[in-house]
Amino acid sequence: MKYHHGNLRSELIRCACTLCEEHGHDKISLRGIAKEANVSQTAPYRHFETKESLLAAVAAHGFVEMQKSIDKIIDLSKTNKISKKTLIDAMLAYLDFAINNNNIYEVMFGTVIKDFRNFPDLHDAALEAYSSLKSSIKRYIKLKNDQEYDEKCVKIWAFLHGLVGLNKIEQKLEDAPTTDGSYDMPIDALRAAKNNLVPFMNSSIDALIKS
Amino acid sequence: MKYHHGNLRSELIRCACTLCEEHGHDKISLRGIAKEANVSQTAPYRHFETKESLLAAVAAHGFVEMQKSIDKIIDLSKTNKISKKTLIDAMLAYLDFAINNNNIYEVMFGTVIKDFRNFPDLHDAALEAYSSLKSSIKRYIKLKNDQEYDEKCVKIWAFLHGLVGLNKIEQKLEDAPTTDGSYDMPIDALRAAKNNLVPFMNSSIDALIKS
DNA sequence: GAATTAATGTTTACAGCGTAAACATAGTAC
DNA sequence: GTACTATGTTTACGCTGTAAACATTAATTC
Repeated sequence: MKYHHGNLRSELIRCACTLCEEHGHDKISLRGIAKEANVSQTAPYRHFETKESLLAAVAAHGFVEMQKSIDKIIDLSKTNKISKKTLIDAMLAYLDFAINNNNIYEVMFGTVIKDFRNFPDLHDAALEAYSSLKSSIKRYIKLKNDQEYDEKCVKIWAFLHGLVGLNKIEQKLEDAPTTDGSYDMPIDALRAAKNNLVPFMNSSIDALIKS
Repeated sequence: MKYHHGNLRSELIRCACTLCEEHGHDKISLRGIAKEANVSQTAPYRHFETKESLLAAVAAHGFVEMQKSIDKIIDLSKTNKISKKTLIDAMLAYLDFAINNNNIYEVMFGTVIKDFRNFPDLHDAALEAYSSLKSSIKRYIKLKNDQEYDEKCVKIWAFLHGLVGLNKIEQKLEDAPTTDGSYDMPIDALRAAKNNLVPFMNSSIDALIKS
């Protein structure tokens, strides 16, 4: 094995992503990541100032990947109109990514990274994600001005982000019989929404855009 | 100072709440909490099996307090109809609590506590919070069946929870000039929503309930 | 091409963490 | 009063993030 790894930086990000998604950001250590990459426990410090900055790279990678999966639905290089189905599909792609990459989504949007300004790559990736959401709404419906688009964006983004959060909560309450023997109502409600996700999303997004 | 504290359990919860809200759950230690309560670093283990279970008590306390502040708006012991303004005020109370107790809200809804079933008090408090949201919607509008109420509940809860999440994101992007010198669009969008919160909420909640 | 320097790795060390185990003291039941 | 239980302290262990000193390889300068 050669002393110099060659591309340890990207290898560390890759290992961090894998371990993070598998165990959650709060259950992984720099030492564990280093071991996974077959380097000494302090080798990461030649590429990342702190654990936080490695996780920032994970988050940035997450934003890029999320963008990609949404871009498969809505070609961001174009500007033509999109159908309602396409818009909803894009929102579903957002949810899909968030749920299939739960622990990375947590790093992207959680409290791990306190200030994006310290990590320009991450900052830019996050901004791009927002602007693509906005442009997809622009291509779906004609509104008065930019502020109105921003308003709808915030509403829809909040809704999507909230659904992801509730999905996590569902896992915590999973199949828990309550003290009186009956089953959790919020669980049932959340499951009902998931089992009818497309109409659920259709009605919600439509309502929010027109609100 | 007497050897036996008398009510160390509740004192620990109190200290944990204070420290947690001040520094965030990931920046506080059991040892720090113990020191704040003027006991040895392992004293908490006579009352809490793990750090997680102390934080679960913090979360449960949070749910109860949140409920209280919403109950000030909607008297949960009653069942009469409530106005739209009252409903919106309750939603605003939710947001208020979440934002003024940001770090505790994080413990309530974040990934710290993995399974509520291990903490019956917390589990019950969370269920009660949901059922009070549901009953407040029931008192606002007449719908066909329970499932429909559940659907609206999930939509509104997701929206509220998402707004809280976006508020955290705003803090991370705070006043960050982008690489091209312009300012963040999502920041502006989020601030615009906050500066016009009542109409913003009015239109959104209404749209979701009727969706 | 050899010498110097910069980049990137390893080893060692330290303080703080969660928590287990052994021990000490105070309150309770008989 | 004596035994028992609840609740505290002390000590100890392995893991963590990370700083500092050292080693090796790659890049740059002459």
